[in-house]
Amino acid sequence: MSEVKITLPDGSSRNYPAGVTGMDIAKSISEGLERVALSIEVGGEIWDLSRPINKDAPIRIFTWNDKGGKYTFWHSSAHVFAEALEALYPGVKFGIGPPIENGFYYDVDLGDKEFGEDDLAKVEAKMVELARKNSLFLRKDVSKAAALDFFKKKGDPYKVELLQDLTDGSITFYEQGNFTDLCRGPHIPNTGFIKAVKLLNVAGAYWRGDEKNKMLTRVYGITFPKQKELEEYLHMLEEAKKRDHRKLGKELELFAFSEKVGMGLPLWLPKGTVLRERLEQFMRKAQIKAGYDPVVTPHIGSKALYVTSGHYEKYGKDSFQPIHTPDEGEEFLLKPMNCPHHCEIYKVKPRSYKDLPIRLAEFGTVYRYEQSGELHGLTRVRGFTQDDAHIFCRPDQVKEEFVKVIDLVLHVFNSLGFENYTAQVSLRDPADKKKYIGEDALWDRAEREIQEAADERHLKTVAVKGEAAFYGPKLDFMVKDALGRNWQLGTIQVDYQLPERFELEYVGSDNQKHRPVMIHRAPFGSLERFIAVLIEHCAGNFPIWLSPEQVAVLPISERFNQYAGQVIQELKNQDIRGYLDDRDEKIGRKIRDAEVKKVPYMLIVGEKEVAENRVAVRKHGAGDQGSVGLDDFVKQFLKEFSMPV
RNA sequence: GCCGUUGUAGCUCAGUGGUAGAGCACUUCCUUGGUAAGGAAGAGGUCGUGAGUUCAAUCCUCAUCAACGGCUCCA
Repeated sequence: MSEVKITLPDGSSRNYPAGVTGMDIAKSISEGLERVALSIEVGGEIWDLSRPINKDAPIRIFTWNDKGGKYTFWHSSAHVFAEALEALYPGVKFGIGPPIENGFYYDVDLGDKEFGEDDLAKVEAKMVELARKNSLFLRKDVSKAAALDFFKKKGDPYKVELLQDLTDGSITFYEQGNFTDLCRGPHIPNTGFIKAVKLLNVAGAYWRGDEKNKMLTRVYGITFPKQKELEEYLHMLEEAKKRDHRKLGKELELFAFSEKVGMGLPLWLPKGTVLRERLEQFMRKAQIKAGYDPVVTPHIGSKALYVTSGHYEKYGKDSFQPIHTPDEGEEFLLKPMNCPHHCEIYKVKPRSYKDLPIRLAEFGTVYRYEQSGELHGLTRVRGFTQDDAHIFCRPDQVKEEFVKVIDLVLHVFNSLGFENYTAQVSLRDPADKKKYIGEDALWDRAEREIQEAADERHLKTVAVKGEAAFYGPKLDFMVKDALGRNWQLGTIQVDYQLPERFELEYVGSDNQKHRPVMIHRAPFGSLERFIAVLIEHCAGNFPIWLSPEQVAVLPISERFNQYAGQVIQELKNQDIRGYLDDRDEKIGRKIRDAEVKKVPYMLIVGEKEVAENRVAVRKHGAGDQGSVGLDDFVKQFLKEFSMPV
């Protein structure tokens, strides 16, 4: 009998009889592993533990502690969900049901049946009941004809459609209990592993992600091998909600929305404005240092400007509609981006190759008519301010300039403690080129330059097709919010198209006219979105140089209000932001209120402090720090908490 | 824009087919208190908006607006 050589993750290898299964291997390693094994990675593919292995391969056994194990677990859970749903609502049609980062979903067509939150509990109960049966997941190879026949008979048009695209010979079914699904696998050994089930919510989702298709019902759920883990997960979700920037924005009085002003149009309250202006100052300084020239351009521009840029053709009908004037036929658009304005600044005079690069920076407020359902707190709004800049440079300067921008973005992220970002290279969708303008050769060049620049700074990048802007590829810096949703913050884009459309030129050393290249870039992305993600990251406990209120001065009683007034005045003289709480309340109360407002420092003043010109320092979340002279406090504070450079 | 859920005081939320309630916040008074809520009184709501059913609607029906969870989109 032949043998196969199995290499374990630690590099050691063992021989097993051909046809050995993952379960056999797990058992041979330890009984404990056999009990918790969920799936096995064989030569880079994830398999069922029951599938025979017939050739030499490196393997890795997945348990609940591995991402791969969780995916298998949740994939199988999606099947149990489908089984439960079919048991309760016969005739339901199924779309797809994949595992996701946290749990799984299944797209289903329930016909005319309305499926709401009430139904979730019923299905959950049924899932638990079915899981307890310990049904095995059975893999079956089927011919395409047989598979089509099965789903046609069952009346499941979505599966039939999916099957059309599959090649005969590669099709497998999985069966557990009374449910059979078209599925590539893999699955956990049996349903018994699933002990805790929570169906989280119901949503609509277009079949195959296409707006023109029918909308199916998508049910999101998550399962665990232990009830306790489910409880911990739900608790974690609750905690994450406490950091939601919309909740904290209201509680800390940073920003607000008004139905009367209009949806997606944030109102910045005094405290939020301090935060925002601090960030602006920080960026202005960094940009001056990096050789940018600040400019200011108007909030509207004539329609012709956007016709030239190509934005009108692409977004015109889906935008805020043109502003008309008393003059017949005169139309202006609310500025949806700053680039065309900056192009016109470039054009105010002839440019020499010696002038380049020219870096024009503007905190430009723009307005975009986002679809109503897409608005989301401060992360997706209809009026927002970009920390925008456009670099006009020679083709030979593109990479160097791009790398400098990467450095600026990383400086910003480091200064604000964003460590977990993803650098995403956003490319064209090669299958849908009509969505983009410009020649292939220029696109290829731009895409190559971006990748090279990212490599030069050793960024770990993820390339995603179809995410490019319509005029060029991008390097996007993605950061997650409290609930794990990804948002694009910083973005850098190489653009050969707009210089073409605006006929931008410079005179080269050869005395000939040449076309510059444009780099669009915004390290924050937008102040609104950046602040939203910042709030969620620090849970409202901002870096002190950003805090709207850095210090609260709290007199023990009214008798010390005068001294407290002197203290707050001295702080203000030194550009330290703070407030005096001279309410007729006990000190415990004033402290509690300052703690709830997340004020980083509290200075408590009473009899002892007045006598010696001192302050009793209390730190947010850390309690009493003892007393120091006011001057020393100020000196130390300024030293420690000034704006990073 | 699409699917689902929600909308009651400044905030968090109860509640009922017979024109509304709590806690916190707010105002006034008492209290002058040393490191996370002192006490009392008071004021505050067209029950998102519009229509319909009803003797009567905050509650039932429909429409509409907004928010929330997704889908699609994101210059």
